[in-house]
Amino acid sequence: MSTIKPPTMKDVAKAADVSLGTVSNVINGVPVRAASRQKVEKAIEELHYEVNACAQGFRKSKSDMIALIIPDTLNPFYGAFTNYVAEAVYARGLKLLLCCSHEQISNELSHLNLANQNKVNGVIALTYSDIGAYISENIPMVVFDRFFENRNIARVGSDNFSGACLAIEKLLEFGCKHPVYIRFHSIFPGESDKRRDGYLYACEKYGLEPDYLDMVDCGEYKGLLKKFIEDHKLPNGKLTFDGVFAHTDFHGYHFMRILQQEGYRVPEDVQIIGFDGIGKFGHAEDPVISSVCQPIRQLAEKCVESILEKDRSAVPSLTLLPVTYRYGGTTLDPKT
Amino acid sequence: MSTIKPPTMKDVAKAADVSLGTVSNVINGVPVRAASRQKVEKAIEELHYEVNACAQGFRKSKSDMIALIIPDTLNPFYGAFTNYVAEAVYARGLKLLLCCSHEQISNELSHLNLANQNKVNGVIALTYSDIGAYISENIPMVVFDRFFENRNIARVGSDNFSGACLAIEKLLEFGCKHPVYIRFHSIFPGESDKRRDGYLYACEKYGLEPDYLDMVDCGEYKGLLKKFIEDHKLPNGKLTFDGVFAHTDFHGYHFMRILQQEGYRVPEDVQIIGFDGIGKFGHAEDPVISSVCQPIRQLAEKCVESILEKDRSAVPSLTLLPVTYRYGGTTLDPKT
DNA sequence: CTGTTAGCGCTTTCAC
DNA sequence: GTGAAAGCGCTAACAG
Repeated sequence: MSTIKPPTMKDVAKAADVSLGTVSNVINGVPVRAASRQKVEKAIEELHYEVNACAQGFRKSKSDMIALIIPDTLNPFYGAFTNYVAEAVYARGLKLLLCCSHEQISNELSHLNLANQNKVNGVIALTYSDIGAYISENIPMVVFDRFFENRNIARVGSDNFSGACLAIEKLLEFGCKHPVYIRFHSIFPGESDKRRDGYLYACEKYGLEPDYLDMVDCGEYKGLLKKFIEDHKLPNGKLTFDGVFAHTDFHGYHFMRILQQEGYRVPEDVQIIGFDGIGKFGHAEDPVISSVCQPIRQLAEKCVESILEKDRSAVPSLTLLPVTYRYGGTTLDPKT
Repeated sequence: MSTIKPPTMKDVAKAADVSLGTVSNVINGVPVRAASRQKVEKAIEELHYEVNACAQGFRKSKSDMIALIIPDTLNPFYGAFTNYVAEAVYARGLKLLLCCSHEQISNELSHLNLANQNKVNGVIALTYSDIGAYISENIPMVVFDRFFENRNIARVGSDNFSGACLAIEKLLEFGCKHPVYIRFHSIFPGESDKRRDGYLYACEKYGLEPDYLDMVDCGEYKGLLKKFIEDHKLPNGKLTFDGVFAHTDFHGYHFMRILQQEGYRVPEDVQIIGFDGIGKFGHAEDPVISSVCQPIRQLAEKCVESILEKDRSAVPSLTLLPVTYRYGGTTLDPKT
C-alpha cells in the first residue's frame, strides 16, 4: 500500500523557485510575468501536479458544482433534461451533482441539505413540493416546470398555455371538429396546469364546447380512459369526439392504445396530440405520438444561465420558452 | 448583502461548553459520554449547525462522492443505469457526480481528471475507450458493459453470450426456422461482442446455418437493413429468414419498421427479438419490442458494491449477470 | 508583479 | 473520555 501523496502547490512553488502565491496566480489566470509563468508551468508538468478541488472548494466555500434535483432519470423527459443540464454545466467549467428524489419530499429536502453542505454554486430543482423555503438564502435556486407561487424563486418552463392553444389549432387545421382534452395531474399545483387554461381559452376562441377529463393521477388511468370512451359513444358506435389533446405524451399514447383496442383507428377516426415530445429511444428520436414539444435543451440552458447570473436582481422571476408542434403518426397532417 | 456565515463546529463546541474534538466525535459516531452528547446535540439543534462537507472532504481527502462516467442520459438504457446507480449511491450515504462524455475520449479523460481532483471514492465508467490507464492508482474503478482486456480493472456486465443463445432458443421455440442476426457495433471492442459469439454458438448447437449482418455503426443502418432484406428475398417475394435477433432494441425496432414498410408482417412473417429491454417511456415501461433484458438495477448495484469494497483483492475482476426474455409484441409467444 | 502570511472548518493525534 | 493543538492545500490580503 505505497500510496504516494500527490504533489501540492507548495511542491510546485519549490520546484519552480517561486512563491506559493505566484503558483496560485498562474493556476487562477491572474497576470504573472512570462518568465515566472513558464517556470511554474514546467514544474506543474514535471510533477504532474493537479489542483486539489476539495481544498479549493473548502477555501473558497464554493465547490463549483451545480445540484440538479429531479425525480429520476428513467423517464425520458427527465433523462433529456438531465443530459442538457449536464452539458450546460460542463460548458461553464462546473460539475454536476445529481440528486434523484423519486418524488419523495423527504428526499428532496435531504438533497437540498446536501447541496447546502457541499457549498454548491446553485440548485436547479424539478420538485413536487414547495421546497424553496428550506434552502439557504445565499444559494441561487431555480425551479423548473413546477411553479409554486408565493415565493421569490426564479422559475423556468415551457409556455404551456400557448402550447395547448397550438395543439387545438393543429387538430382543427387537420380537420377535427370536436377535440377533447385528457388530463391526469399531480395533486401539486404546477405550471402545467396552464395547459388546461390554454385548452379552455382555445375552445372559447374557436367556438368549441369544452369537453375534458380532469383527474388526479392515481395509476388507474386505463380504467378511466375506457370509461371516458364509453361515455362518449353514440348508439351507432361512433365517438362524439374526433381529436384528443393529451396532457402528456404518456397519456396520449395509452389513450391511443385503448382506442385501437376498442376498434377505433388513429389517426383516421381520432387524431391525438400529446405534450412533451418524447421519442421511443430518448428525446428527439422517433416520436411516440404527434406532440407539442418542449424545448428541453434551451430550458436546461436557461436554468443554468439563471443560476450563474451574478447580479441576482437581473434574473427574471419567470422565463417561459416557446413550444413547437411535431408530427408523430397520430395526426392527419397535410403532406406539405 | 448581509450574508450571515453559517455556524462551525467551534461555535457548537463553545455553545455546548465542550471541546472541538468532542463535537467531532459526536458527529462521527465515536463513543462519547451521554451528558456531553446531549449538550452537543442541543447546541447543534439550536444553532442549526450543519457539517461543511467541503471542509470534511478536504481534511479527509475523500469527498464521499462516486463519479459516473456515461455517454449521456438521453438514451433510455443509460438513463436507467444512471438512475439505479444514483439510488445505490444514496443508499450508502454518498453523492453522485454525473459525468456525461458524449462518447468523446477527450471528455472521458477530462472527467477522469475531475474525479481525481475531487477525491471521489470511486468511478464507475461506461466508456468507449480504454481509459483505465489514466486513473490514479488509488481510486477504485469499475467499467460497465465495455470490457477492455489487458488491464486489471473490475468489470461488470450482462451475460451477453447466454443472452444471445436465449434469443435464438426463444425464436426457435416460437416456430422460427431461419433466425438471422443483425449487428451494428462500435469500432471499440466490448463485452457486447459476445452476443455474436453466442449467436454463432447457438447456430452450431441447433444445426442452423449462421446468417448475419455485421457492420460498424455508421448512421447508415437504414440503407444497410434495406439491402439485407433485398439480398434475402426469394423470387416469390418471401424472405429466406423468419426470425431476427437484433444486437440492440434500437436496431431491432428500426428493422421492424423497414420490414413493415416493405409489406412484411411482424411477428407473423418475421419475429424479432432485440437486446436491452428498452421501454417506450423509460425502462420497464411498455417494451418497444420483444427483447432480452439486461438487469439494469442489479448491474448498477453490483458496480457500486464493487467500488465500495474495502478489500480490493476481494472484488471479482469480472461479474456477469443473467439476462431474461420479455415479450414485447414482435414475437409469437404461446399464450401461457 | 511577487513573496509572505493568516486562516478556511474539520479530523486526528496526543497527553491528561 | 476529553481537551488542546497541529495541520490538510489552497486563496486572498498585504506589503514590498
